[in-house]
Amino acid sequence: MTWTSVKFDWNHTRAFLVTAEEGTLSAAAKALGLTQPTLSRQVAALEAEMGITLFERVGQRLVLTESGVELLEHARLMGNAAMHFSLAASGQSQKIEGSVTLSVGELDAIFRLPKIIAKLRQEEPGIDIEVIVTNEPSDLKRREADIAIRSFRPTQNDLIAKKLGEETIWLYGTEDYLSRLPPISKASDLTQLQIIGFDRSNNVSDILNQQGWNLSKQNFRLITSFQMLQLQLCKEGLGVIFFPEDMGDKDPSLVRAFEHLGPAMQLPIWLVCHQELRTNLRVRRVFDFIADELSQAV
Amino acid sequence: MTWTSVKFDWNHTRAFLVTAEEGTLSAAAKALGLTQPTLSRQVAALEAEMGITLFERVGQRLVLTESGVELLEHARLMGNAAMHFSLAASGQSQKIEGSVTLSVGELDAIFRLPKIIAKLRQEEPGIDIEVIVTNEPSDLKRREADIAIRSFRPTQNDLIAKKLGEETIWLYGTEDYLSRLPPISKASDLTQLQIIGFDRSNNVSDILNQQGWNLSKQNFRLITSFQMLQLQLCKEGLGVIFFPEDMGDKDPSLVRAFEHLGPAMQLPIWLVCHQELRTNLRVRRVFDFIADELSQAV
DNA sequence: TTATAGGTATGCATATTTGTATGACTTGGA
DNA sequence: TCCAAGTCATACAAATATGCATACCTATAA
Repeated sequence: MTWTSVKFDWNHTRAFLVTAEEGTLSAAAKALGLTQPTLSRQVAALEAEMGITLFERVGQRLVLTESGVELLEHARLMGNAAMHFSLAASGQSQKIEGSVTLSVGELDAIFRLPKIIAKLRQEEPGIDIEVIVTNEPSDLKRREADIAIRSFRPTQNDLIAKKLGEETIWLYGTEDYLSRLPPISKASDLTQLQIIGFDRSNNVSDILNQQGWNLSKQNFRLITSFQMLQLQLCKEGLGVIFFPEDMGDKDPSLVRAFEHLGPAMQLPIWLVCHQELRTNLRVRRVFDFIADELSQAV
Repeated sequence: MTWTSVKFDWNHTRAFLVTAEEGTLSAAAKALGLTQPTLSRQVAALEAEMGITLFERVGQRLVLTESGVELLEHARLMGNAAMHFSLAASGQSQKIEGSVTLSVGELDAIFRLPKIIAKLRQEEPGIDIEVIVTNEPSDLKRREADIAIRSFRPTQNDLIAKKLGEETIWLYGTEDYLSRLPPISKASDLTQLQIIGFDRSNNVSDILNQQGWNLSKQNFRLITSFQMLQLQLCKEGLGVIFFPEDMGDKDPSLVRAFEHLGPAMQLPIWLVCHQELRTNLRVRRVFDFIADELSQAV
């Protein structure tokens, strides 16, 4: 078997692929954890070796040549195969050392995760933890993250999910703000109440209205998806927020609003992982650790 | 876009692929033009990075583990894409410097090619020539060679073929050997003649018998596909050989046998190339050069 | 059993690649 | 128009990879 046609530096092809997809050498370098001069030289080396101009240099941009476009298709196939190689390898890894990526929402990141991570780092110093803080679901199958904490059951099949429990959500506000409201004896008397909203959809108000609450758009005059800002606006006395019980009860500046009306809702807590949970020691270790700690925290 | 899963050394995967396919580190190293310690370290580095044992070391052998087998599939895909990348690039190359591989038969290699290559090296010092000497057809599509000289029209489509002319094949022998034969006045009187055969098939004798010759197995008591040995055996007076006119007439120790019976056959000379002839400067240059020189030589 | 050929692993020297620092240039916003 | 930020290319120093040499081991043939 002749291997002549694979005797080039495959890492140069990788450089070409990521540079073409990211659009600049600087971005590609960052993406690969290398430096811009290295990427520049790798692409140039590939051009020299193949005798082809892959990019035209147009001002600050690199523009693919026709030849570049043609070769990019093959480089993509190579990258795709490389990804599958890497994912398959990760799935079989016997190494405890290495990186695990968590995807969590804002509130988990700030109120629940610090203690958990501190303890994990103590017990497993060889494991690097990367945390992606997002209120959007991360694509575990594409390995944007290994493990996610979510408040909804996962919809992607091939994921492994464990329900850890449920968190209770109350409305919280400052004593000052609540004392300035007119008397409220039942859930339908909430016209003067300001709830600091998450988005413009009516999801939350619809759910609560089905429970006998009487909320309208007028109750949601302040809207931000950034939950820490919600919290600060609440502390400024501008309204109440939906907040998990274990977090709200620990904050001395907050009190439950309308406690006699009961909690606003219950949300499940799911810990989700891709299939590597079955085969990758490290991911299994982190998953189990978080499951234990989080079950106790809520 | 996250590139996490392509951030490993692709060249280590290449090392794994070629080692797995070749069976030993030494063979893989040779195939890639590297050294055995380098291959050993690259495979070991991949194993360490991925946390997977890819090969069991069994005596002198490397035996793929189960994990290794699984990953090999992905490595193959990567290698396949790499090959296509390389071939596509080669097809677009604007470089005159570089390597061109020729596939030629024994006699061409020894009698026709040296002068042609010497002249080509003079005119194009940047072009490296690799010559594969084989009497079997090389697979140009798989890039075992770029250009082939053949005495039969190519059957693979997608190849470009140019007929350069025809060579005339005579029987040649030494004067001494021929003088010891009984008188032969026509082609059917050849029972005492020994022809040093190429193989055990009856192809050549069938063709000649159709022309009125009368050859049987007894005429082919010495058989070797190694044409230079045929030539030496002939010079030892053990028989006659089929030999191209331009080569035989130049050798003072040989004379045409039974010249009055005419040549044994005419064989076409084709110069064949894969599709890169259209796009790759270097291959086009070598092809044209050889076409010119060879047309004049026969 | 011995000799030979062929294979892998490892230490050290050398060659190559990568990172740091910097300059030239472009782009977008004030 | 000017300034700040971002981009690419290049020189030099540092880090890493590779080749050479060697030791050790295995398999095979005599």
